[in-house]
Amino acid sequence: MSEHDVILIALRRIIRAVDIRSRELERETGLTAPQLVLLQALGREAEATPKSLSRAVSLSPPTVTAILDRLERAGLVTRRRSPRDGRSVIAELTPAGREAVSAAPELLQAGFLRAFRRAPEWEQHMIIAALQRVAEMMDCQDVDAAPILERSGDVTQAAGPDR
Amino acid sequence: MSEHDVILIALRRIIRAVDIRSRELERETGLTAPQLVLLQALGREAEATPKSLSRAVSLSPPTVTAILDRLERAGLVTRRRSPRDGRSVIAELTPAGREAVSAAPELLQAGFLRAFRRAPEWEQHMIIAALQRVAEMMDCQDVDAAPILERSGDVTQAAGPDR
DNA sequence: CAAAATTTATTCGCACAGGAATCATATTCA
DNA sequence: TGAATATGATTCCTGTGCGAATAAATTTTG
Repeated sequence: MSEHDVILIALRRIIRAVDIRSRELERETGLTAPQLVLLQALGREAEATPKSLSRAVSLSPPTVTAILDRLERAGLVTRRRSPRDGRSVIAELTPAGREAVSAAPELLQAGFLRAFRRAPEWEQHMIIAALQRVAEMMDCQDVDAAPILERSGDVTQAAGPDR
Repeated sequence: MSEHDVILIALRRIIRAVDIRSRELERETGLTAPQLVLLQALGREAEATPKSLSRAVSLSPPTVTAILDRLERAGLVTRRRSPRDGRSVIAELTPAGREAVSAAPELLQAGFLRAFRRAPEWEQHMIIAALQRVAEMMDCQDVDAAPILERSGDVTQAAGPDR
């Protein structure tokens, strides 16, 4: 079995685990992982538009629209047209949405977090560096797909200049 | 931003990149990554049933059924009832299916492979080790969710005894 | 042997996820 | 100014993914 197969299998396991955790979250809180991620992004960003959210959470605009639909239906988010630019839509948390954000549990599965915290520090750093490196290697080709969650201070020193 | 956020963001980028590569494959070959993975599993296993395939590729039975539907519609796979056990279904590659398997391109994106091969050997090892470690940490908790792609020899020695 | 429990595959409902197409609004430039 | 272009959001379509419910067959058990 080649290295590529090993990588592929590990990736499939990881993707599946993340998906399973998402369903677990849905049972616990009524919200899936993508919904919680978007909600958190909305909490950080004032005047968030589908476009900016799309960049912030690395999802396509149609996907963001679909998730916002559900969040709006659940009463956690409101949408209104921007007064400055009639094309844009501004999404905001409702009080219930803010409540949901602060009550949100960890998105990563408890088992992973436990194991991660138990690991020696060098291994934690190795894992983070490797994941960032893989992400970088994978979307280096579509140059415009790299934006990601820019916040005030760039805490992710190792990542280097995206975009 | 916490380490957890960094991990989560890297994972989302990776998941997105894998998904995008799957659509690229669809454009190139008419088959998505999960379809190709299933096709390859069918090539390895004689008398494959949805159940056995489900274990082999780490997908749920309903998902396998859905993918088999499309592969059958495309004329790459045939299904027939098992004569020994009327509950089971046996899926087999057609000649066209065998052809598709042997013509299948790399499932990982070219950009990633290029970057990976260019990386120094220590980094390649680090990446593989980290991905396997993360996969392991993530599905260690649901013990029964670990099956994974067992092939002749178990090359993923670190994973420990599944079920 | 017949009823109950189990196993296997499938259907159904839901939530992503993205590309293509569409519609409305802004911007550019001839 | 007015037409061409660009941008932003959404809709439509297809394809995963899974859990729950269902159907069909087999095995177990009373």
